[in-house]
Amino acid sequence: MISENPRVRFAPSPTGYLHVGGLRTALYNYLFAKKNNGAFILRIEDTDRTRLVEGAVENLITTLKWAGLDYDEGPGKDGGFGPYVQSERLDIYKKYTDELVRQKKAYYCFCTSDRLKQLRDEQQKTSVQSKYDKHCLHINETEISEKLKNNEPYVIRLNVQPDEMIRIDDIIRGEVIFNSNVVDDQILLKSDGYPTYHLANVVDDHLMKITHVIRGEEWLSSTPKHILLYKYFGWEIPKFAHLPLLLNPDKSKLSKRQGDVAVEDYRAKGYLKEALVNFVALLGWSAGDDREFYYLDELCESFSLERVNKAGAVFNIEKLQSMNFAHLQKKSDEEFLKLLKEELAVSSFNNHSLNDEKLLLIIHSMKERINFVKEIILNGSYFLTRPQSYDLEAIKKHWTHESAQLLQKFAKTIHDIENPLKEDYENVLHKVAEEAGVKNAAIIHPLRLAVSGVSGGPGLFDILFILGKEETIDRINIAKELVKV
RNA sequence: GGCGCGUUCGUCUAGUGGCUUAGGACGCCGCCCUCUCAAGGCGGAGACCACCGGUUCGAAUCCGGUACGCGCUACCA
Repeated sequence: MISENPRVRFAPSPTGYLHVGGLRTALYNYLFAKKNNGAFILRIEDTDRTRLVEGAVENLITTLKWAGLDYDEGPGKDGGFGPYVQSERLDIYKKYTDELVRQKKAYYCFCTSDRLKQLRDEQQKTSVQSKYDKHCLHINETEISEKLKNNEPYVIRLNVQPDEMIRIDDIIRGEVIFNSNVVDDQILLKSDGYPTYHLANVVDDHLMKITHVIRGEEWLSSTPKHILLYKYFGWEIPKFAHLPLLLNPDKSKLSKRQGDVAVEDYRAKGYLKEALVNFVALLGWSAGDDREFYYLDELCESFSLERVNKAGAVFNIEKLQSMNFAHLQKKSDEEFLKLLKEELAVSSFNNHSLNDEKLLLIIHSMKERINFVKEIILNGSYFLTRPQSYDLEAIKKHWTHESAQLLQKFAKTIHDIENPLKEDYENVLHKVAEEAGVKNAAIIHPLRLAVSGVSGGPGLFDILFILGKEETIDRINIAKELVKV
């Protein structure tokens, strides 16, 4: 248990959509906050103006909200540490870089990108660590003022002191040590006046009183820069926890090229938020037992950073799918009905006339045969409309020269029963079979084909009852004409 | 190339020196159930714990090295 109330943040950059890796990072931050009575903060890191995507922030927020990860502080929800959007904090970054420059911990750099590129190329050739050569560190004050007066573009760089051991005490990885000689004089303030991630994240984390920085492993290598910044500013260093990466099947960092990475893609495909959250929580974390089924509030209870794995985890869709199935089966009738209605509304059956009672019967019959709610509509379209075609394989397998006659007989018998129940269909079928001297299956299979057009699905008598007597008879009559051996 | 991180069934993982002939889940295979498809039940295949060496009476577990993988190495985050 963390004694003080921790403050953590999820700090995405609004470049389009919420990445599933981002969802996992957000989730772990959220879980850690909830578990330890802390605050979960959303901060928008929009300091790269070239990668800005319109509407991305709104999208990020709605997606986070959809997943159930409500933030305690962030855009539109001030907790006294705002603004929570970095582009609205430019004066703050300027103020702190100025201070660093005054203390000689940072310096003006007027190098052109051409020179920088040349430098890098040369270093690459001599297979030496590529680093800025502090060329501008020694420009004197008057020269700087003059260049500034002439509006020469400049950046501010971190003045890294050599031969220093920088120690990171990572909650997940333990102690990680870097030599400051391998740390580049990182650009802190870009020539457009915007800060780089490295400066902005340190300044904001400090100002927003962030106690634990929980982020992806890709940041581990640049953490020494951040530690140096904290030291140069004289600030307290937060605790770090670098999460293992989410991987493609080929073990590279999860990317768009090898499948869907946007949370909204999975949402659109019909994955339940409960399933996605549960699945993603288990990619890199386990409570130490065999339990795998969790709801968000249960994750909040069990989560701890200490039990997060070190190695990356492949994003395995098959497991996600089974997770979706598991969560789907746990849904109550009301929830399921709501989900089905939403799917119907956006389907071609949006003008259906089925009442809740009927829909619930369909749900009960289809539930355990689907991984997604929309599959009720896809695989059970015969509940909503007459078969548009009859499966050829099924005809070959189940339709004989006497099928039409048997179905005819079934139709006639059921016709005389008023409001038949499921049992009535069953009894009638047994009776007809017995009288004709055939097995039940000799009627069941062709009948299924006649009313549904396919050979698989819920129990036949469930289907018939849901369809109702008139519709059943009509479909038999149609099939009799259309289906030929 | 440099620096850093990682390495248990195909995949996600349990395992923190003896309880382990390495446990669970997904996927795969088989059987049962059965009007079909599922679901469910039962069972099976699947990991020389990356490799080599050391510490120890004893190592997947501790230490060292090697290999491989990944990440970072931008006026991107």
